[in-house]
Amino acid sequence: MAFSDKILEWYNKNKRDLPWRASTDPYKIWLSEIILQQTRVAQGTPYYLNFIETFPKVSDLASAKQETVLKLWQGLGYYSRARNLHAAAKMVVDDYGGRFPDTYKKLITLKGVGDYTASAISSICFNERQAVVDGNVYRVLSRYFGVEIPINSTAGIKYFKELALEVLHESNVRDYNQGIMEFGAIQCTPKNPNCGQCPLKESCVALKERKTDVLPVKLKKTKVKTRYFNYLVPLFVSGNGLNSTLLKQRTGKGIWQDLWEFPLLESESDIDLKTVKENYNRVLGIKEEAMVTLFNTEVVVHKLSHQHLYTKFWILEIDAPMPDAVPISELHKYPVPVLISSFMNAFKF
DNA sequence: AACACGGGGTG
DNA sequence: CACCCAGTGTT
Repeated sequence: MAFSDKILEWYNKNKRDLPWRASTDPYKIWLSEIILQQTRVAQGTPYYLNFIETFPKVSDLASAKQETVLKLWQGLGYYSRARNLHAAAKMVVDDYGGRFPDTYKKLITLKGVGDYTASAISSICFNERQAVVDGNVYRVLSRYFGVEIPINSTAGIKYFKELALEVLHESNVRDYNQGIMEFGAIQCTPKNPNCGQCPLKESCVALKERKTDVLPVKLKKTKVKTRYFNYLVPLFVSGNGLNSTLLKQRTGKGIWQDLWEFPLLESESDIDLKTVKENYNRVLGIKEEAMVTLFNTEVVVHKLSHQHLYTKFWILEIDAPMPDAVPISELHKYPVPVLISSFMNAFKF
């Protein structure tokens, strides 16, 4: 039996019952694919359910405020996905009359839809002959065929795309594509693959040559940068108990674009109370004096893929009203990074 | 061709 | 701690 038939047979027996598998509605498949980019099924599933419930149709998503979309996305990371998701929904409504594109060629014109996602949607929804190559597929193919070209090199990307197309199932592309990804996720796992009960064990090169632990080959990634964040958390206390604080939206490039955070004083190294006192008037844009205290006794280390953020939260009690302050009762409406959200919980905001 | 972009799970 | 996850867009 051919490789693709083995995969298909395995899939029919072992596939998980996932929410988006119940349909071939391109809106639902697209949404699930964007959410699952670089994201585990377990982490993405609750987000998928929330999005579908909040935006049953692509037009609902298109007409939403970006703030609403980002808030629903909060905690999932890679926030450009949320911005592109929103932009793509508008493209579907404005450029395609509200009907989702039905070919790879058209799908890949959508913001946030690259080669993988266009292949996934076109094959799963329309059974178009396109090969998906995600992290799972790289692993399965590199092991089964014993390919040692680095998967994240230009040559590797080209090679695996062509290989994936060569071994694609003859007729059932829809299930085969989901099958090879599911196979990688459940059977041919990164660590401790279940080779003992693998339907491909007779012909797997990596198993035969004891290379499952070195395949796929991946070029090492870049170094992690350390940054020092000092959040200045103003507390405008008024007599009637209607307390407020200040949030700013991150603009430009870099992490957490368009999300909100407390006024930030970033430094080259760890700073102390003295330095905070010298800078808070400038950072907050106020003239009043503040009583400053450090909230976290231990520096909070927030780890991103490329950055370690050493963070201190400074509480600034200010005995004056502030016009554009945010009432504490409305803090929960703003999309914020997990680092900020965690602090808000710890501080009992 | 390399890099930036989050957060969480796993061994 | 290192690696990985249903990748894409920018430089």
